Amino acid sequence: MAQSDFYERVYHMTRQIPYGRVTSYGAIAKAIGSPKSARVVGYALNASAGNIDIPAHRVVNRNGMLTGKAHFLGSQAMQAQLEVEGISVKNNQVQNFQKYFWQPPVLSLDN
DNA sequence: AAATTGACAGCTT
DNA sequence: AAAGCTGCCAATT
Repeated sequence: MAQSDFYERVYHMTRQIPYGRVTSYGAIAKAIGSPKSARVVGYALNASAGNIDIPAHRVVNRNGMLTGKAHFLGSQAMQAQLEVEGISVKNNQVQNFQKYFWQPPVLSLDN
């Protein structure tokens, strides 16, 4: 059992991010039904640090900046991983962020 | 139980 | 336009 359903939703949504794409905390928060919980999304991902099953490196802030970079195991792990996936990172910022941005599907609570 | 913190985002000055 | 302040929600101390 995970910490809470909220965390589970964040992890689940993060796992859905396709290879070579990125998204934002706010987008995930909105997708799980709490658009104001962007901070909590980051908090959840922080707790998931070290979980290779969760591509947290594909999650950045709305500016496309690697704000969570410092929280990874390696100081350059996040940027390196993104570049491996074909995403250009310059000065802790994703280039062509809008182009690589992946809009997470809104969870159907009614379903 | 109350106060502080935090991988954000939006509004105000 | 750029910098600062406030709001939000769950977790931690």
